[in-house]
Amino acid sequence: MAIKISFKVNEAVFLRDPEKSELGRAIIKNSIDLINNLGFEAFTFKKLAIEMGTTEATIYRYFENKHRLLLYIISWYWKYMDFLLDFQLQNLTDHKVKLKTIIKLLTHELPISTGELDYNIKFLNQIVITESSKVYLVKEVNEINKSEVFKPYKELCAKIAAVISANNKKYPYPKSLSSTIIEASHHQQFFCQHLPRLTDVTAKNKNEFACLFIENLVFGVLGN
Amino acid sequence: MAIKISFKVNEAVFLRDPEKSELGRAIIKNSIDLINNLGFEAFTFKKLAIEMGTTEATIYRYFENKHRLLLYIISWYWKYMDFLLDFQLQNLTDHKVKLKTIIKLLTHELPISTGELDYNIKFLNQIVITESSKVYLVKEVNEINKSEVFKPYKELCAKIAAVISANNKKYPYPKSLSSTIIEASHHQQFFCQHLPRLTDVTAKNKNEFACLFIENLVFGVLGN
DNA sequence: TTTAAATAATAGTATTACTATCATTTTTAT
DNA sequence: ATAAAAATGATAGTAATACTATTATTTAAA
Repeated sequence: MAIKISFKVNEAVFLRDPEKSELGRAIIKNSIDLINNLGFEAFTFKKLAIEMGTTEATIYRYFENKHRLLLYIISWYWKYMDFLLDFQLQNLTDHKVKLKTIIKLLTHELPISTGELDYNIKFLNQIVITESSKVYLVKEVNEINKSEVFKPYKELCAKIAAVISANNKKYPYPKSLSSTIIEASHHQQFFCQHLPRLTDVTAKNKNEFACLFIENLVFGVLGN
Repeated sequence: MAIKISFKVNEAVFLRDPEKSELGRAIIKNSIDLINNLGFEAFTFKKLAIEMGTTEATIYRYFENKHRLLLYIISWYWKYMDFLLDFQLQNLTDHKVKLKTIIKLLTHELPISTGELDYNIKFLNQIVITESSKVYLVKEVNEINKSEVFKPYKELCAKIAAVISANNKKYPYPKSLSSTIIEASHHQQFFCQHLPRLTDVTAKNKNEFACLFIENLVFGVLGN
């Protein structure tokens, strides 16, 4: 029996909860496909509506605008990552192994095997790499932050920071190192794909590169 | 006698070179002010035209669209940073001091004293922190990259990478570390300002935090 | 089985992201 | 100094975007 995975995203992100209806889930599923296809800038509610055979008005009943929709998708990813982390770290006792597991999760395509998922996880992964920083790199960040919608990111960051601290109790910047490796995972993957001269990637280690670099970085600062 | 600073930005970025006319320079100056004010998403050529008492059509004669204008501003910053780096590293012999100088440059407001500048350097700094990644985090990145407009970023990255290598000849990821500290400098400054729980910033070290963190990170991996 | 809620269909508005045209001013070349 | 060329201003126009509003119809809940 397959387990359907779902996460509660902060209510401030949506107008109507997309998890609670067939149509809502279809909006998310099709958004992931379409944003991956067009890029966030060219993605519109109109195109989405046409793609899934519904109307713009219907989508506006779920989300205030496309930025909120992206925020929903990225929040969902943060929650999913948090869940995967709990799942994969369970039973591990060695802190170094824990940290390596985290880095592997951050720098590779998400594992799909953990349960039945509505969404295309490869596309989601690509969207996270390319679009995730756009949810907070906006003028209204302080306003948005008040409604606690960035909590999943902060929690994920804190969870990783705790493992960092467990590896080296004296290290003074666990949270900054945590947010840095999250962001660097995305950046280095993006650069490997599109601007390889900003990295040291080689033809051979393309898939492993971000992981190798981040591991070396983290255990370098923490001392191994 | 004050020296007017100007840099040649790749011709593919603009339609008409803004450095070569009063109006062109006014477009850049006002864009920096307005993007800082409104954020890049809300910034439009119409608003810019009204702000500076000209017409939309005129601005379209200089730039294809607002993304290109941002690319121009960010390219200009990369070139300026490259220049500052050459200037400040000149006469330094100790590689560790060199690297510290670089990190200080990346994590602080740009020095203004180096020459006469048309542009508001505080605003430019803020724009770089918040908007710079938007120039490459787009669907068309491969197309754009073909015209070599990201060269200034790559050159800056390579220059810093060389100093990293000089600090530790055996370190295997100089370019990735370089791009990571550039990006992390921006991110950590942004997080300090808006999402401090993603960092370890304190009330006391607000202005120094990003610098302290990056220094610790870099000399941690490279071994000091 | 009535009522409420959700969706579809349609229309409409202000703004954005441009392109085009032509008159006027400024610059450059002779 | 003057003609030609280039840059700018003024104006208009178009397709797409980012919404809001209204009403009819379908679906779900009491």
